[in-house]
Amino acid sequence: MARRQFIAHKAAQLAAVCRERGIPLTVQRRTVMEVLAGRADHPSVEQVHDAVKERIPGVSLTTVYRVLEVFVQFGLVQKIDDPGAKGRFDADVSRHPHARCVSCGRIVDVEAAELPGIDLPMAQVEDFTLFDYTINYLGHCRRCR
Amino acid sequence: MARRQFIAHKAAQLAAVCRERGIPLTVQRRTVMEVLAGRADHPSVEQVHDAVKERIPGVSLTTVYRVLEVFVQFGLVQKIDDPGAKGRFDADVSRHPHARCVSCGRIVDVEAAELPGIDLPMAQVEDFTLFDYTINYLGHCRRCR
DNA sequence: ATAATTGCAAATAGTTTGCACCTAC
DNA sequence: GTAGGTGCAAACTATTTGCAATTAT
Repeated sequence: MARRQFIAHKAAQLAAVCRERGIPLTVQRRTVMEVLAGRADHPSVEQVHDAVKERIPGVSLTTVYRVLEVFVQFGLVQKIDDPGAKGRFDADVSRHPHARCVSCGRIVDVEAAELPGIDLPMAQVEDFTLFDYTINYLGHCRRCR
Repeated sequence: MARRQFIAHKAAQLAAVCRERGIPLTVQRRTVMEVLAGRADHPSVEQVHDAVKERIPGVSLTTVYRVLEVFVQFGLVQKIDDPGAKGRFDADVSRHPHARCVSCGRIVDVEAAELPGIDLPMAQVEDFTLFDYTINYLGHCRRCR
């Protein structure tokens, strides 16, 4: 899906969720969603905040934290794995692998099409009921190579 | 491998690495390794610290942080993926999937034997040179179900 | 002997919370 | 009008750093 379309799609999804749940669709929520859907680099809260500030000069970092938390709760956004301390977010909630540069921490999507065999069987784990999985590739990006 | 054996194996590995690199094999390092190798629950730094304190009453949390960092650098231990803020550690550095309870955060190993098709192909990602991957299953553990 | 590690205290980074004011519905 | 959201400042949690004292080799 093209970026423009994806942004529109997520904006519509957000509007629908707000209507359904009866919660307000604020400028902050709309803008955070548009910013996050508009980029493929899985930004941290601070990076989202920086980008949102360009459109809403007074937004607080706190609000961005809260908005992203709500988005994750409603399944609109996923918080991705990162052994570093920072939370990183992805507006694409489909099951797809990520590749992380172990040197600079950059994270990019891996197209599922590039990965035959991506449909892992659900593992058997004693005492756990599993419903999903994530795959993370590790490597070095061009700049860090 | 049985737990006792695994602990001995990691202790020996640590001793070898210290000899090779010419760095001191301190009580703290030995104890942290024995504690971490002795448990399968992928503890946080604080949990390791608590356990180490029982054997070395005065250890500082700082030291545990530093020891674990050195272990990761030398490939003796891996820091595992966790979208939460805390660092979690695993003395088993072999490539094996983890299962995480999304409710309480408990993390357990998934036996590779239980998972046909675990050998994922290395993905093609533009501009990235990949050398490894991680797999994380998500679910609910018995207590949280 | 000496180079490295440790423990303490203080600093920093990331995130969360309480509360008064504001806004979408 | 009202429930819920937002911004600010302060609190908290996880982690890191500077430095003097200690320890492994």
